[in-house]
Amino acid sequence: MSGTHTGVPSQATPHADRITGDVYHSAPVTGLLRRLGERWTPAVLCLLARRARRFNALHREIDGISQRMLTRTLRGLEEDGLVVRTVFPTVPPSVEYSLSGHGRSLLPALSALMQRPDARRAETHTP
Amino acid sequence: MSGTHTGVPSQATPHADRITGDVYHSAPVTGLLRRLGERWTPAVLCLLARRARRFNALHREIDGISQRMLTRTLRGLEEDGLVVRTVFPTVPPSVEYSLSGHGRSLLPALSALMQRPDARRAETHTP
DNA sequence: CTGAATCCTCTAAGATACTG
DNA sequence: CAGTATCTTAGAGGATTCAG
Repeated sequence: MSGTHTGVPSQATPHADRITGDVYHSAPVTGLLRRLGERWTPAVLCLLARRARRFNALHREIDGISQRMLTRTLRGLEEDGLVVRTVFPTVPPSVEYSLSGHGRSLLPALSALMQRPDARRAETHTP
Repeated sequence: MSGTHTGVPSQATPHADRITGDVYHSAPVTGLLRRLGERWTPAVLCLLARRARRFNALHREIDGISQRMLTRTLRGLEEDGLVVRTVFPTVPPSVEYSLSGHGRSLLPALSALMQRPDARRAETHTP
């Protein structure tokens, strides 16, 4: 693996071997994963995956979350286009949150990552 | 889209609507997502998905990562059983990192989440 | 070559309290 | 009901140096 290096890092592959920090810094790939990695995001998405809910319903059903963090989580998901916020001009006001089409499209992958294979043990190295 | 299946498909957990903070605090579900949400984890996994690599190879190919963060990221992935660390007792020592079976099993879901639908626009919610 | 050890910064997250 | 406004804390992330 030595001499064939032409000195040009040009990627022939669509998903180049070389991953620049820039790509991972600004690309939505990192953004979305970071969002999903936030403390309360999985809980909110799991609940909204079943049915749309109002703010207080989420607050009641997610044990331990503060109003502040629920708001921030929902705002973040809304910014990413995963959740839709619908305001009903009633008195008192009620706001309903639901998954967007995009959010819903992420559910299969998301639930796949939520399986718990308990595969903590290191496997034997297979060369 | 496979599945006319609305609502949440999976979640092997039998219990339903109520999600306790305890579950999401200690369960591997949150742990894994948090791991994937870390800054450099996607980059490392993407590279290791192609082939096993040595420490310095990763350090060179992931632009902007520091040695400290590469070490921490790899240690974390190792703890979660997603990455296998193999030490070759050479001089100087060389260490090879590769995806474990568990780590490899996560790739489809992971790449699904890495698609960028550019669906930032809030869809017209029709109340 | 592959890390570990320090030190520092920035922000996600938590705890209250207040409001249209 | 559905938030916002502050304040504080814990830890992720970064820069640099040292070591087996």
